[in-house]
Amino acid sequence: MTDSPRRRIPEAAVGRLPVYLRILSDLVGEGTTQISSEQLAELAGVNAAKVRKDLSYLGTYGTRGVGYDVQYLLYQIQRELGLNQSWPVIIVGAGNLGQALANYAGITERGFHIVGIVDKDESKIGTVVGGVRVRHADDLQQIAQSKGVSIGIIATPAPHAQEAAEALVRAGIGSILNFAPAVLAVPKGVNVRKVDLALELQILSYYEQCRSDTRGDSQGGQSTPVSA
Amino acid sequence: MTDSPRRRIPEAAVGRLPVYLRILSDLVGEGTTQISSEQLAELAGVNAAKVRKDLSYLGTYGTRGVGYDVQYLLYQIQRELGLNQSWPVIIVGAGNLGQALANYAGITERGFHIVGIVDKDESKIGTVVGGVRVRHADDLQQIAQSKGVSIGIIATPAPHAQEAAEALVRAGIGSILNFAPAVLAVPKGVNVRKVDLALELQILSYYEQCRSDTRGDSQGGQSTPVSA
DNA sequence: TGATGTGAACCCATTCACAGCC
DNA sequence: GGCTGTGAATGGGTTCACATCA
Repeated sequence: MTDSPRRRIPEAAVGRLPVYLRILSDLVGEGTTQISSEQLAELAGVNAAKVRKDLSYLGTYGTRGVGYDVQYLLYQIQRELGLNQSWPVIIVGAGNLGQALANYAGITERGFHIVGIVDKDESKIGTVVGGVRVRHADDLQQIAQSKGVSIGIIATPAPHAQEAAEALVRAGIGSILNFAPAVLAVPKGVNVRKVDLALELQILSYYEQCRSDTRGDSQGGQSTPVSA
Repeated sequence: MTDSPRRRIPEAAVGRLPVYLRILSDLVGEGTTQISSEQLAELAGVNAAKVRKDLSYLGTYGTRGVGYDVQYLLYQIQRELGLNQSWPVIIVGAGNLGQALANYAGITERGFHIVGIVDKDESKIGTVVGGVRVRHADDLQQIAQSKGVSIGIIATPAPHAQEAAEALVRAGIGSILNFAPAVLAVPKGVNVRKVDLALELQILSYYEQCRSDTRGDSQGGQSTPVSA
């Protein structure tokens, strides 16, 4: 969406690099040192040509006739994604979702750490989630600047999402992950990604509906939704 | 991937329909009765041609020279997405994420209801989250069949995701929303969508890195603060 | 020999531009 | 005149096929 003049890697490929990353990380743990595009594709659930094309955007790190060195490739992907650093992240909204994110080990395992959680609800302020004390939304800017935060997560209800986004932008944060089902208006240059959990269910249910329309179900069963 | 039952809507368009749906729903609440593709596009953060093309897949529900009737369009999108029905959903994994999902109002607001949560951890079984009592994973099939569930959510740690997927498939569930950062192997015909929260952060941090690259800030200082 | 890296072909999605209807 | 609906053009991403090189 934002136009980087030097955006080398296509967006679709960027979205797959972390998948390869995770697999390579597992492989290192198992002591595997070499891997072919064919094998990596199998593990990632994509095809080999795509793997090779994706990796070629990083540079020519493979060896023809042999494959890729697992550790070296791992390092190169990490470097490209900026994950040889640890990114401080701040969460806006300490409700169910905000708490779950703060407690989610997968986030810290992959190079991020939650340095702050803010909310406007007085009853939540002072509580500790994921090892971080919830502070008042007014402190957002102070926290962001003192910790050098450049990534913010919006985990508020939809009606407060825009407000949260504006506060994040004011605090100098340039990349926002938005979990609220709302369209955010932000200044140009700010990166926004939206994740809408219920939307994923809605899309899935569409395909489920297509599935049962086709009637080709073998023994699946009677799974028919009840009417509302 | 699968077949073409009939006039199938392109995947990209299906992903935007719920966005329009939500906006139209809000508009109904505000008493708005008519809307143009231009206005809807503005609210959805896309361009007008895309809105018209997307809506044209549903049928010709607009009026030239006028626009779309909000309520009628709302109904048509709901029907196409299968949301005039209520879908029973089962969650595998009662950890932080599973609990957050069960408690997440947005899910029930949009036509889904959680009819079961299962886990293997004895200490979690019997606890109540989101108004549903956590039951043992062994009961999955029984719950799924008695409630007519066709959509399952995997909210387990990555190492248990494949196992969870297999249990869901055995229980006759044909659509899976996977929150575990793992690639699932499932039989043909099973719909799987993956949502990886940490992956979203990794992608975002890549663009954040690009952002500061183009700006020349090596330091994590504040970047383009803009007035709200 | 065997697997990478990559132009070229292909396919899907987006955007354009305008015909058609209100 | 205004706005929808849609063929046509454009662009991005995926797949193919093979030249290339350890």
